[in-house]
Amino acid sequence: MSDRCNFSRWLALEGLRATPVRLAVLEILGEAPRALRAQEILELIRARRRVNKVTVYRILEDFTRRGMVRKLSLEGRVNHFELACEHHPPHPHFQCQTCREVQCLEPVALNRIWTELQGPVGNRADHIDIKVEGVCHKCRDIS
Amino acid sequence: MSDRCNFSRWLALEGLRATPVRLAVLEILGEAPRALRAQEILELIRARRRVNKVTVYRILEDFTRRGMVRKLSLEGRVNHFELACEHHPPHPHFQCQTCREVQCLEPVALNRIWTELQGPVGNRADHIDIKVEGVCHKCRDIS
DNA sequence: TTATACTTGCAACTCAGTTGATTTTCGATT
DNA sequence: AATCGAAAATCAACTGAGTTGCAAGTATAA
Repeated sequence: MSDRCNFSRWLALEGLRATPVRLAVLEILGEAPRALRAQEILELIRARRRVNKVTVYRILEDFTRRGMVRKLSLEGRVNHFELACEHHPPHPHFQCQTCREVQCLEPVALNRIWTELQGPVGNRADHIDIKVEGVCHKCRDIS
Repeated sequence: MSDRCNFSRWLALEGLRATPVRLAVLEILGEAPRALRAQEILELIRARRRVNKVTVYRILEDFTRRGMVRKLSLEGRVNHFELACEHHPPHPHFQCQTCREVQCLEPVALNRIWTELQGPVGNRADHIDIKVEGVCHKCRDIS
């Protein structure tokens, strides 16, 4: 999605060592055309090198806490992850009910509805997740 | 949230028997001021009667499939549920990052951004979930 | 009453994610 | 180059929400 990022530099800026697993996570997320499940990330790293799942989970958790990665709670028990670099701003997601795949949609302007979405006075809204559910064009073609 | 529903009649319309557990699930969701986790629903039913968790999970799953209840994937591995009766139309939710509690927000008009949210031509969007994350007024008062 | 389908319960399971303790690796210092 | 300490990765065992298969109970119709 964005090869324009210098991942080693990004890690250095965060005060993190550019270890092979951290770089692999960032590269895989950077190349992915859609949000990936932790399981998928793990398998893609394993195609290159031996790695323990705990390591990947801990890295993803750390990146999420630092805001380098966004964790999406799209369905049930599986989290999806995507890069949160400057080239990949927040945007809505589409999830197909049939194949469960996740597409990234274009960012939308929420200015108009933003104040409505704050809720009761005193709430502080930090960010908004929009998820669209339906059936994707691929699955519609088949049936 | 809506005591105006006649739950027995609703179940009859769905061709379901008005069993004590089914009624309890509907009543609890009907009285809740916010979306509840399956665990919470289970505990609230157990305050009245002995019940197995599998029964509650199956009922929630069945109600969700029938569109009587909405299942919300707000975070990680826990699902939240809310009544999907005529008095409780779809609406955005606010989740506090501190206390993790879920508030229901007022429905918003999405007409203007609806077409943008469909995604690639051929996708069929069925419904939209909007989740706002931040810190609620209660938690802000404390800190 | 009996046959039937529907509903609930129980025990065991699944599986994504987590925990804690141990080992390895890396970069700095001697 | 050897050593030391912190950061990073590993391993095994665990957690817990949700699921499965099957047995037992209960309502409805014939």
